[in-house]
Amino acid sequence: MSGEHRHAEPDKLTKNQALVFHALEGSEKPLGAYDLLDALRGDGLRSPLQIYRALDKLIGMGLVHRLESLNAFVLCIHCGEEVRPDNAAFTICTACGRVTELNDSSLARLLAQLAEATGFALEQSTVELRGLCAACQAA
Amino acid sequence: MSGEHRHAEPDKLTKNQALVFHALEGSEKPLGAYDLLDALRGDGLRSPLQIYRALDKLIGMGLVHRLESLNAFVLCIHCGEEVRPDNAAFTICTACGRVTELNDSSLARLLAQLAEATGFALEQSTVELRGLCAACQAA
DNA sequence: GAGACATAGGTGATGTTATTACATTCGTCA
DNA sequence: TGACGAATGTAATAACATCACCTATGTCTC
Ligand SMILES: [Zn+2]
Ligand SMILES: [Zn+2]
Ligand SMILES: [Zn+2]
Ligand SMILES: [Zn+2]
Repeated sequence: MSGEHRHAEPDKLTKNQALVFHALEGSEKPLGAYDLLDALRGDGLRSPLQIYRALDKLIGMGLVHRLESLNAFVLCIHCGEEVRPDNAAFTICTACGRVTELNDSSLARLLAQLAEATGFALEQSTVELRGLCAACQAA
Repeated sequence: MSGEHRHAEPDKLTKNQALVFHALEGSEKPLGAYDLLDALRGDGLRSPLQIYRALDKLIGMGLVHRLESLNAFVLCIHCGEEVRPDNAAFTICTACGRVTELNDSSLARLLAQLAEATGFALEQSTVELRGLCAACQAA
């Protein structure tokens, strides 16, 4: 799998990228592209493409993750750090909708090993776990 | 995580379920719902909902898997067996589009363990690996 | 067989997510 | 200044998924 993301400081984002970044930063839960669009209409954004372009860049920098099973986006929990791991997995609570990012190196190793065993050149992995978070089990 | 799928023989499918099942069976690559619809118009299917309903049932029986990162569907490689594991992971070749199902118990254990460590009650997991299959690396 | 129930099917309209195509603007550097 | 690449703006459209409503079919009971 490819290496970590380096040196993509959130300071030198473009206007649209910064708008999307801060909208995600302010959200407890993942946001869809059209949620972001609605949230940012007041800032002058009008078209889905403006959101998707910003998201693509932010994802490329490793600042944002896409959750495939939700068609939604979250900030990387390492986005303030110099070097960000690229082995993220996520738990997604089906009751409250909250998402938690995990970065487990033994999982990354196991996936790499599984891929290698079948001759597959792994570039990127998607791991999304659905269930109930601790809080929602108690409730 | 929940248990395996049992006793869902492909023989007692309804007409629409059987049509979708056999369309997937005949495909090397995953098919989208609208691909299936186009393939089955000649058999009298006209609306997306007919496809989605059949897919939902087939997925419930463990005969079909949904690939979240492709919005597409594949037959389970264990669909001829009595008991089907529910710990599937997939490799997806970004060059040729072919998908391979893996069922690795140590991966399932590790995911269960990761979830448990954070108090998360795991119900279902999505693992999709992107990269190049052996054939496409050679080419 | 009539009635009740659960599962499956048919159809049109609508909702949600993502991309294409094309023109314009901005930043950087020679 | 002019050239170039990156980013932006906008409209239209494509791709994926569900809602609402109604009909048909099978099964079980009386
Ligand atoms: Zn991250
Ligand atoms: Zn929860
Ligand atoms: Zn399977
Ligand atoms: Zn390939």
